[in-house]
Amino acid sequence: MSEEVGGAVRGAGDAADAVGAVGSAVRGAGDAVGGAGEGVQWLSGEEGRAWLGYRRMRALLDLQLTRDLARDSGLSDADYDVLSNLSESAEHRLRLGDLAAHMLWSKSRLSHHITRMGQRGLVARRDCPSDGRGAELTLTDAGWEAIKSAAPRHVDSVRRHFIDRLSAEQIRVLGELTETVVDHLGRIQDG
Amino acid sequence: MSEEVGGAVRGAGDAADAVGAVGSAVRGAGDAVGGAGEGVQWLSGEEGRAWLGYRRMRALLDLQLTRDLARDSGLSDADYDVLSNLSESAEHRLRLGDLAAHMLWSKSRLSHHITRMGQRGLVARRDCPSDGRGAELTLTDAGWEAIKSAAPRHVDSVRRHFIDRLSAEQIRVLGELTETVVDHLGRIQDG
DNA sequence: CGCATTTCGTTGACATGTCAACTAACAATA
DNA sequence: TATTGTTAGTTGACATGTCAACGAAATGCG
Repeated sequence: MSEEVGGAVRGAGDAADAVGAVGSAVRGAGDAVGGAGEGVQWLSGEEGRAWLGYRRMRALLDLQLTRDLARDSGLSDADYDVLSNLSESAEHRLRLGDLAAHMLWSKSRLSHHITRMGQRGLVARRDCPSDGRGAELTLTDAGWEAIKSAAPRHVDSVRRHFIDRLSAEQIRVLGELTETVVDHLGRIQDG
Repeated sequence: MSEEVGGAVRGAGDAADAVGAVGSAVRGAGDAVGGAGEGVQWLSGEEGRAWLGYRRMRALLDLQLTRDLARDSGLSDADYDVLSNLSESAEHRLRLGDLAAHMLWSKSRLSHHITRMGQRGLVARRDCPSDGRGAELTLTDAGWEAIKSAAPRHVDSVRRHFIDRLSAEQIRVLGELTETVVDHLGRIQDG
């Protein structure tokens, strides 16, 4: 018997195969693993299916949406998120720190990224009136046109490849489930 | 009324606010957007909740699991996936192209990455016996020890932050739902 | 006020991923 | 076999993200 971690290979041709092994080594062969693997609660069949499915969906969906967005609008995901958040903010302007926190980006990442977006004319930095250290990011006219044109196509893409594939019940459960996990992870950051 | 894309801001303090606006500009204010936005089917309340929730969970979960994995095992997600797939393959060896395709990575990315992992002694390249152009990747002893020790801790982390937060029903629906989307996206690649 | 501490954002060095050009070997065919 | 096209993988240039060090301004407190 060949050694393996998280083997638990199920019959060929079943759903697990279609899902593939991205993010594997989480479904265990019980006590097949010696040493450090003792007493580990590997994922069960349904759990493994959900976890691997999530991982694979995530990878495939990312590739597809990124491809669509670049082709349709010439924007990266990161570009889109920055423009989208700016477009939804009051007066199309945001403090850098607030934007970074909201997007879960480091300040450094945001700073580098908006430098590049600034060179393309999509956004502009401004000194912050209320805080001498700070800076605000604003949407340029070109940035506004870009997000206004990109958003409908992006929603189409999200619908075609994701939302419209799901039943109302699946969407309801997904919303409920993600909220639960987001709440949990949010508490970790704080506490 | 200030211009915005995908506004549809709902009452402050409700679930949408907790989720935040990562990946926004998908819930529309109907005909509030002029020009290119006409006739777009923006996401409904439940749809927006699911989509934004998915986006935010994805971001937070990624941060947490990456942090845990680095702290507990000194590996990146990419390292873990490579080692995991190798450990599950017959004789701990895989053709580079096969591995890249399975992980949905470019060959280039894999080539660069295993060069770095090779320098750390986790994997080794070999000439492929059956194809003179090809190469195989193999797990070194150190790589085997690394994944054997990392896997249980990683499963713990996945359980703590994700799987164990969900009900059996939520897990069932998630597995079903991701399989649907994966099937759809798989057909796109081929067709 | 004067001084230490914290916060805001930038910067440069480095790690990682992408893209296109490239070499070598296989495959198909005349 | 010689030619042509295809496939496997590598490489270097460049784009992007991370990390720690930094300067400047705000804040806290004697």
